[in-house]
Amino acid sequence: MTSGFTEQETIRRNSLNELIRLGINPYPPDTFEVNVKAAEIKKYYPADNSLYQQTSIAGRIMSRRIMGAASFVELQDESGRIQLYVKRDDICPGEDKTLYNTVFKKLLDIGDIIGITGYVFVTQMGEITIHAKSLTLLCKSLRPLPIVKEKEDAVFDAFTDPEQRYRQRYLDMIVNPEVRDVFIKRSILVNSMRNYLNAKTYLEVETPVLQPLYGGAAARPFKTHHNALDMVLYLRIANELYLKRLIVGGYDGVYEFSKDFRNEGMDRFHNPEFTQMELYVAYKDYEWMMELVEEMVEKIALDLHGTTQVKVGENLVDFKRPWKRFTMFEVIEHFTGINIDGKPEEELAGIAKELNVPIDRTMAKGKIIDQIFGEKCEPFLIQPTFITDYPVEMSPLAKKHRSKDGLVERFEAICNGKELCNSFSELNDPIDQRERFESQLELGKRGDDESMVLDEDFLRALEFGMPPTAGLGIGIDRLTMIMTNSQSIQDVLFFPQMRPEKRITG
RNA sequence: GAUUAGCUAGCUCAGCCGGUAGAGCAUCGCCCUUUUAAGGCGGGGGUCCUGGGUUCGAAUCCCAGGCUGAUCACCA
Repeated sequence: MTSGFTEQETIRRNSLNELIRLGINPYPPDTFEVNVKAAEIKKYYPADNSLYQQTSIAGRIMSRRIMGAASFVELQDESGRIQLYVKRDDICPGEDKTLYNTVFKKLLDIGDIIGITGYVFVTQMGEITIHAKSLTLLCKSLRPLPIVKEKEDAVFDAFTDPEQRYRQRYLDMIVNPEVRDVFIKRSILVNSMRNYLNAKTYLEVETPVLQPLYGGAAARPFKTHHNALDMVLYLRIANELYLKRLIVGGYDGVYEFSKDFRNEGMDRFHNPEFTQMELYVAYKDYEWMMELVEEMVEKIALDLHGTTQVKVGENLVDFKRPWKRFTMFEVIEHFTGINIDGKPEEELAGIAKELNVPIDRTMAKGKIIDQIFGEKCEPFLIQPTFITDYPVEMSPLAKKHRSKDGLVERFEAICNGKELCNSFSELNDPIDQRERFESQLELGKRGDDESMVLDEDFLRALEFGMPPTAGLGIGIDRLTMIMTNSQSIQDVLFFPQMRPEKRITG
């Protein structure tokens, strides 16, 4: 009673000691030779029941139905579940029935990891089952698992509390196997993207996470301190400025899967750390990059689903090329009926008010336009759509438009009402770039705490000359959410950020 | 940060107008050699999120705090 253990934990610890007393190591060091996974048996056995007559399989006990001298066990491995038939006189062929009567029936529990050998058969109820010939304990579990039961399609006592699911993701994965599928899909997605980029012979690189100046995006950073250097460092909000230095250095195509950190609010679309893939390709422009994005994302959808059509909430999103394209002004006119082209700041502020779009004094022209777009257009763009040609004020790293005054060569792809990627013809004019940084400083003075800081070394790099370059940033978490029909970013991150738990019992 | 909902057994939840805490699964004991939400009989298990307050008496009412979800604001 003074142990602090619950009743069930105490019983399991007592069982553990009893196993040791019987000479059974509850955490054996030996390898256990696994020659088949549950899903494979279920897939191939029905067609050929001469298969799997000498199986060796390992996994976690998920349920037991004990009927005296014979029992059924649900075993779960990486691939899924399969039923075991454990008969006393088969796993204990001699006089000594301890392994069945005591070890299996009394000392093993749901959650323990076992290995068995045996042969596959089909029960009278028609269930593919492994008839166990031997049973080995591979790991004793000391805490009771949440018990989820199913009958046909109904689920009973589902483990659904989001707090527990995210804090104890391992439990979530054990009892909600579809969670593992999401992360398998995420891995396929990342591989698909990487394979696509490697096939184009772009170089995967790594650049600093700890940066003395944060840049490449409009966001508030995390700040930290390096003791030996006694200096402030920031966790990167983007890797853009470093990747462009690599283009200056002579690589023609570089990309990085980049963990970025932004010190801002959290909700179902935002985690303080998130993953972006950034790509920079020399001698290309944003028009070219749009085609790359279409081709790459279409391929990812095909690699994941075998089709370009993906169910996202109530919608069926189709990534088949070509995607629709609108300019920023066109799409705003489409949704509001107002052509804002060429309108000065004061007039834009009036239009925003008319449209009930909230704005404040710190917002300059570019930000007001972005705000109108964000309120009146973006949420309604469900099918993948390119929005092009953004105001220069909100794109300090993008090249001025070749023919449209006051705009830059930039696009975003919007899908399911959210930004999927951001891209531009990169600004490589060092004099223009310096002016842009300076006007960002002005915005900062005006109160915009996300305005960019001036990076002298980046300017110095540009002054040596960067070839015309197309750049892209694509949110991996967001893309995974869409591709797996997940409602929350927490569902596509193994360990979403949480406040500390007050205490962990035991 | 604001609003709002929730927090009771290992899990999922009930608990009315304040009166000493309940169910199913899990667990423990017994029975059961093709079951499948296995079944039958019997038992044990609680910091009712935390701290205050009101009251003879609080899981329940009041106040403060914690954590989580949802919505909003900032952002990808």
